[in-house]
Amino acid sequence: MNTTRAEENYLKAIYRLTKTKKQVILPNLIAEKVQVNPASVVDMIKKLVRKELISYSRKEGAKLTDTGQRIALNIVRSHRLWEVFLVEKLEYSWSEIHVIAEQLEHIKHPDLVDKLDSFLDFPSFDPHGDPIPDKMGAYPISKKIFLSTLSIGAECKVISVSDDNTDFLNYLEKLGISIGTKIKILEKNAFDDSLSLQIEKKNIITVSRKFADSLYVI
Amino acid sequence: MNTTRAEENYLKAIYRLTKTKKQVILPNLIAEKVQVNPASVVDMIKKLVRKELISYSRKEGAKLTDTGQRIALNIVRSHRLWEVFLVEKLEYSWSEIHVIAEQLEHIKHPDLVDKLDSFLDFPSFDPHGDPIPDKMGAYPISKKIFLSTLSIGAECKVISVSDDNTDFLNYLEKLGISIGTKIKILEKNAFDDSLSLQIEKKNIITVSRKFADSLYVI
DNA sequence: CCAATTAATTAGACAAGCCTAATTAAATAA
DNA sequence: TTATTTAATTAGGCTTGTCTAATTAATTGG
Ligand SMILES: [Mn+2]
Ligand SMILES: [Mn+2]
Ligand SMILES: [Mn+2]
Ligand SMILES: [Mn+2]
Repeated sequence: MNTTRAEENYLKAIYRLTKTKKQVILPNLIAEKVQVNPASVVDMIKKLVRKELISYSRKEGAKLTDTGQRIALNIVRSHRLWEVFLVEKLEYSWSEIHVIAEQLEHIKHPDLVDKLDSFLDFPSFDPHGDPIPDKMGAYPISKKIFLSTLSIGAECKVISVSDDNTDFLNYLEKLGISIGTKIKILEKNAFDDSLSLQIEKKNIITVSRKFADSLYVI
Repeated sequence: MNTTRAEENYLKAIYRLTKTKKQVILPNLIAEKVQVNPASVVDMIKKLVRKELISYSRKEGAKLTDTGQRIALNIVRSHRLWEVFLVEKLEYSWSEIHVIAEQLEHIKHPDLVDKLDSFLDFPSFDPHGDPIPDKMGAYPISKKIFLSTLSIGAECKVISVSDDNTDFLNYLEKLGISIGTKIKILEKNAFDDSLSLQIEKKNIITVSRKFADSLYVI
């Protein structure tokens, strides 16, 4: 199946939304993810239905077909492998890689992604802690949970982070938090659900509930 | 200056034509290089003139402005560095890399190309033997000549090869010729200008004048 | 159950890049 | 120097992916 860059971005968006949100995938939701007008999404939905990459109805929303799923999975795999490359080989920082991978994920050539995978020695997780599906589309397992689910006194390690919000990534970088950082829960404030955390047994910070709901730890 | 993929391909084409051909760069020539209809070239020429990336007149043909030249040079640099990456790190073969680099050369991010350059340890030539301009646009020097200019008995080493003709690259691969291969001129046939060559002191082959005019040696 | 709001869809437009089929200009050869 | 050929240009059209401004459904609060 021949897919354009735009089609691939929509397929990936639908795939990710299906994984994260537990709702029906409707135009508004996709529009927000792809950063595009809902009317444009309706156009693209028609095109993807025509190419049998998704099914769509007002009731069921957009759903990937097997082919669509396969393509989306390949893009995700490619994206995350390139992110590993950018951090480990080109020494990019955490927060810069997403936009570059957003372009690199669309480079097409037989074996390119597999060769990259092999060159990087088959990593299981990307620099944001997200799992990298293997050649067959199988995900490595990880038992990550939200920081917000831990109770006072618990210690944990940052394992994953939303890769598509630069503000969040920059904030983390400013706080000195990255994959592997050790965090201890000192206090939970009932008033606004904010948390006091100790970072790497050193500095103490206070973060919002929203923050704690965005950070995966183990 | 913000440039699209198509614009960059045209700028690169004009740049390469200016370097190789000693003629005025007119639509037909560009059309052939970019593999596009001459009418489309006329459209794009207008656009590039509007953006002040080239100048154009029927008499003078297309000429890169300073900005246009800078962009073209960066694309060439990016293309050749990615080719090195594909061969040295991903173990692609000689003849496969051009089409992939044709896509990779357009990936944009501050420092990406320089980081790649550094990761590859600042190579001077790409896998086809073509020089890689440095960050400032300066080319490394090489004193390559055409195989066809040598006389009988001469020995030489393959140093460079046209990277954009897959047929030629495949033919070379079949003959066991690549960068670094040693060649001795055994005979030159006045009748059709064909040459007898000995490859790596072993097998003897006969090649056409066109062939000998396409191979750079030292 | 109806009015108000929100979401999906349609209609119509536009930029980028390409094409084919005229048309015009230039070069060449008789 | 005129006729022929070749090359450049224009005219008009198409696809992809986007937009804004209607319009039509759905949902929901009163
Ligand atoms: Mn993308
Ligand atoms: Mn990521
Ligand atoms: Mn290209
Ligand atoms: Mn090359």
